[in-house]
Amino acid sequence: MSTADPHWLTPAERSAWLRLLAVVELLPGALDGQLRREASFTHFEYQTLAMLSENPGRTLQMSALADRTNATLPRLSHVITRLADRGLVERRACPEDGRATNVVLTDAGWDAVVAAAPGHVATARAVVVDALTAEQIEQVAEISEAILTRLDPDGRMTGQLD
Amino acid sequence: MSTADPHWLTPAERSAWLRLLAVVELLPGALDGQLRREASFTHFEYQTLAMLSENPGRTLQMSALADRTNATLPRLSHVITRLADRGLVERRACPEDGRATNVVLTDAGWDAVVAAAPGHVATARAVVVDALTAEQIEQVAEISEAILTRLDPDGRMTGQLD
DNA sequence: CCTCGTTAGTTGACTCGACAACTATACCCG
DNA sequence: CGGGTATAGTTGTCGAGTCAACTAACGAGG
Repeated sequence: MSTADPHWLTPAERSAWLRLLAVVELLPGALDGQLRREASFTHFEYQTLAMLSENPGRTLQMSALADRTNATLPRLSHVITRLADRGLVERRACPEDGRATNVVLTDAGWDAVVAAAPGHVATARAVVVDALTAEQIEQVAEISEAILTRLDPDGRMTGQLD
Repeated sequence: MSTADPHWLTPAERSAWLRLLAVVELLPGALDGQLRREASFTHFEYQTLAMLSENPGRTLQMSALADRTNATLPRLSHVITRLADRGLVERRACPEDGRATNVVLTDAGWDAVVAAAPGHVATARAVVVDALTAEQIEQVAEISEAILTRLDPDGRMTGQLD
């Protein structure tokens, strides 16, 4: 046949694939739900604040923050606008580069992350970490790494993961 | 301390968790992008049509279809409306239960899935399946299964996965 | 056989993310 | 040092998902 034969998934591959899709479909909702109920922000907002809180000076340039949160710049820009409206972060001009914007976590923002963190960690444990063996945790890291290499060949996101 | 000590993630757990979050964040976009470019529908629309196409009679009740696509009923209802507007599916009253709605894949819908399938499978391979060893595929299935048990304790979604 | 609670599905308002177009600064090169 | 290109970010519009409110039909109990 002229158009290449599409090399369908084997039953084992298909089963793994469908389950992975289910996880990818359901996990964000679960994380969002818990944080929304208990801390009134989305998982993405939490992750943004958390990455800032872990960085020296509680400051990060937009593009660096985008990398650490796996986000596009437009998306992050919108989110930062909302967080700034709520007084949790501030935009500052970057002294070294006039094009860049630095984002700083405010004291209120720090307090909000600190308050939300225990509940979030508990959810991460309840849904994923404590459901797996130590061996499986290691497998998750390796498998995710392999997939990320394909999803993000330039390794923009994966560089900072300690 | 009175509020339970939050039992932070170990470095290994944290690393695995962050990588998994990155996958969960990036994978949907990659799948959506490919299907949108090559077949002009979203991954969720594709999955909806695919599940219908694999069922005898190319028909499924709304709630059964929602389970198979890991979706809420409102979400599915909106999507079915759009797909019906494009002539890819039809809504039919269910004879046995007046409350229920059956969704039927039209011939045009069938043609659309058949046309989109090879490209989609190729993407699934490029991004996930071919990036992993057979052993890792098996691990994905087991790990996902364990997580789904926590995400969806009633097993609504996971029952139908062959 | 009528009422109450439950299940199935739809609809509308609101929020969030994607994409594209745009602005502004920095860097390179002749 | 003037012009062109690449980089950093912002903004507007539009499509898609969530939640809550609603309608309609089934089914169990008195």
